[in-house]
Amino acid sequence: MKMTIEEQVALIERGAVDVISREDLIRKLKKSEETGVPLRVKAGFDPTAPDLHLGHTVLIQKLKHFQDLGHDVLFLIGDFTGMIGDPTGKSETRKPLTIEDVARNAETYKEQIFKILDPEKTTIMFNSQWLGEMTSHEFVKLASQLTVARMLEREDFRERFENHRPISIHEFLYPLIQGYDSVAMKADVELGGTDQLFNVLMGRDLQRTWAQEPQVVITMPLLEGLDGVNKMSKSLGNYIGITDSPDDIYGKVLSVSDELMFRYYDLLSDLTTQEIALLKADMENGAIHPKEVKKKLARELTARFYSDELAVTAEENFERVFKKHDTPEDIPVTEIAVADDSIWLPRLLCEVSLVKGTGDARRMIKQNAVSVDGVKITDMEHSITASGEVLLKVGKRRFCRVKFV
RNA sequence: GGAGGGGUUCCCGAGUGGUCAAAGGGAACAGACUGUAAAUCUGUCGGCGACGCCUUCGGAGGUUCAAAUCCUCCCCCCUCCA
Repeated sequence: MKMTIEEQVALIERGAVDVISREDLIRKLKKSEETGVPLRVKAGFDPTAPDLHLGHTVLIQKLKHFQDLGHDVLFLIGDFTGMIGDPTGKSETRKPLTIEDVARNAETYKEQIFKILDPEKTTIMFNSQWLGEMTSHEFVKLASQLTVARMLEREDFRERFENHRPISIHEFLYPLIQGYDSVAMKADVELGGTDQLFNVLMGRDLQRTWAQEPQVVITMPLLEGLDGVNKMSKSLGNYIGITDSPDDIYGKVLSVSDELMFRYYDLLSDLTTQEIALLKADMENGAIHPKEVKKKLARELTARFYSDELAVTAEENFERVFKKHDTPEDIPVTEIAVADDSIWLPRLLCEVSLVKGTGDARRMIKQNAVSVDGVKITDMEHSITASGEVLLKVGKRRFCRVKFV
């Protein structure tokens, strides 16, 4: 199935916020088609966060589109910057990563991205390869390419500067380094989140300086996290990890707000924009219940990282637990040895990590959130006879089956 | 190098000698209501077998019966001047 250039551009532009510039993109696509040389499509990732979540997949799906069109993906792991230590804001200085850390994280990346990307058309690169060999002279030359005023055009720098918040010098170096990566990699296209616009544009400037044809820049929207407000991030804990269990992916998708659901449809679903618009219309005129629309999305996303079968199982589990207030199919069994023949309930909850501490446990009991074998416990002094098995439940979705040994 | 402002609990932010485990807001968690949605209401929100005890207000000392609050030194951030 051969796509016309127009069709290719349409696929690439789907969901993208900026494409700079379209003309460059068309020219590069044509040239690639004529010469048979695939485009080099770059995307950079932080070596410190190997747990990918749906937010990352917005970008990775776009990389996949390029692969589907026959191009090569250059998956850049920013180990050089990672080894210096991330400067971002006031989050206390991260400890620099060791070479071993980076190597391990890279492996984890591979396992995850190849759930989506084609390994045959993907090259993993590390920027320490070229940055580590740079001389001070070359580095100063690089730094001379940009003025402070220009740097302060960047939103977050300006914002911090105006609000008298600290900016370290080396933070200024980051856009330069990222831009230089494009030079070293001879990138034809670079993808990034909208927050990366300044940095990826830097690549175009620097490539011109190094007499290369500037890369096409494509930015993708940042996916909001489960709270619907902040961007999805691991540190905020509002994410759906692509290595989360099928039950978790399914359940988390179903917990997002209706409004956010369509955001997820737009950015994550493989449905066409028309199909999505139709779903939305049907929901608004009452032809279909919002929950059904959400279930459809949950199934699609669960299946993407696992399989159709596991998505169905996840749905069944979900219905069982939350609709019929039953317990899930496979609750982890924790074996525990107790010295006496009974154990104080808060202590037990603590032992199996259902709560943070006995204080937390007391709180949960007081708030009517704890049940043992399906019976609500309200007595803080309650003890459990230490024999056989008991089913503990805290809150709506924390379960544990305890076996006394 | 000089002058001034600031560092409080997960985050923002009050608090300037005892009534401070520290107002208020946000986040989070639990309960009610639901579609485990949103919104709303209620409660919890440093640790502890717990009407008491222990550890917190950048760090280290000191004054005091008593310190987040006062003093000394140090670290860090910001502003203006050079």
